[in-house]
Amino acid sequence: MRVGTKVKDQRKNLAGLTRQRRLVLEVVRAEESHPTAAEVFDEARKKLPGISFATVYNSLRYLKDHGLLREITFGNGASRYDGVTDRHDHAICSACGQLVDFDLPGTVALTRAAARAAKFQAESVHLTLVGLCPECREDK
Amino acid sequence: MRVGTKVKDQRKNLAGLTRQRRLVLEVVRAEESHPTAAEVFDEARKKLPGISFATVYNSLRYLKDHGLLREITFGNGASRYDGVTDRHDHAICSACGQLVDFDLPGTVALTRAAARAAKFQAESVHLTLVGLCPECREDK
DNA sequence: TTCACTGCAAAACGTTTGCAAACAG
DNA sequence: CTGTTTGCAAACGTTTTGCAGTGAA
Repeated sequence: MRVGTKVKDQRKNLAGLTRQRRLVLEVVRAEESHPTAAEVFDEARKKLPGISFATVYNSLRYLKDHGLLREITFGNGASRYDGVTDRHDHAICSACGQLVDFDLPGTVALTRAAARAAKFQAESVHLTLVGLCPECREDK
Repeated sequence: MRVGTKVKDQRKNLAGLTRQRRLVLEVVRAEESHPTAAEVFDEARKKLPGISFATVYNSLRYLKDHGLLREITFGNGASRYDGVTDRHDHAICSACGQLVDFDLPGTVALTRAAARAAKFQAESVHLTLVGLCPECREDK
């Protein structure tokens, strides 16, 4: 992670954690699955009925920009949000759509190899596995 | 098709590959960059002015479903299409948005490692590198 | 004739934005 | 007071769908 002088001081920005933003963050962290914005909205409404869709989206963007959560995009469906911000990878079940986190060792070497192959200066690598989750595998 | 009494010198439709679908496929294959659906539409219109947006989308879906091209989704922007259907990876420039293909050796082992870590039965792995392309790297 | 495909428009979907009111510093 | 954030609705960009008409077999 690069921290330069042009980057705003994060502590100062953390002071901008309003009630709505804190709630959105709590909801994402509490959900075991990776909720979509709509699911976050539904859940947040239970605790703060007045919250609007726009505020949920704005909060998600704010939290993402400040590194407090991650946005996961796969396919053209709705983005999902992940309260775990450490580097990790995702697996998506092609049968039920379930999305799980997993950790793959050796990603530093992988990133370097990918950067060399692409002739890019690497910033990050995103690895997604598509397959059958354990439950759907049994159903077959 | 509404306009024009057209001559019937069309080649036979090979296995559902209609004129429009063939054109869409040609356009995707001819573009060096990975075009979005809108770009495919613009290009296709030059050769077949009557073609509609819906037909371009339907054709892209058909071609994708039949393995003749690949859809690349990253972030919430428009999907891009790739005429190369062999397994390969993608790199995206965080500065200019350019998308390039690259080949990473050892993806079979990588897939197996990822499947083991995720406890999934693997179908495919998608690896995307985000970084700076050679041109943008120099501009800095 | 039959049936899949096309073109058009409108709907659907996820997300962002304009704006006035409410709020925090 | 000044700047930020909220809630609402409306706009936006992308993709899909309903339907009537067309064309190929």
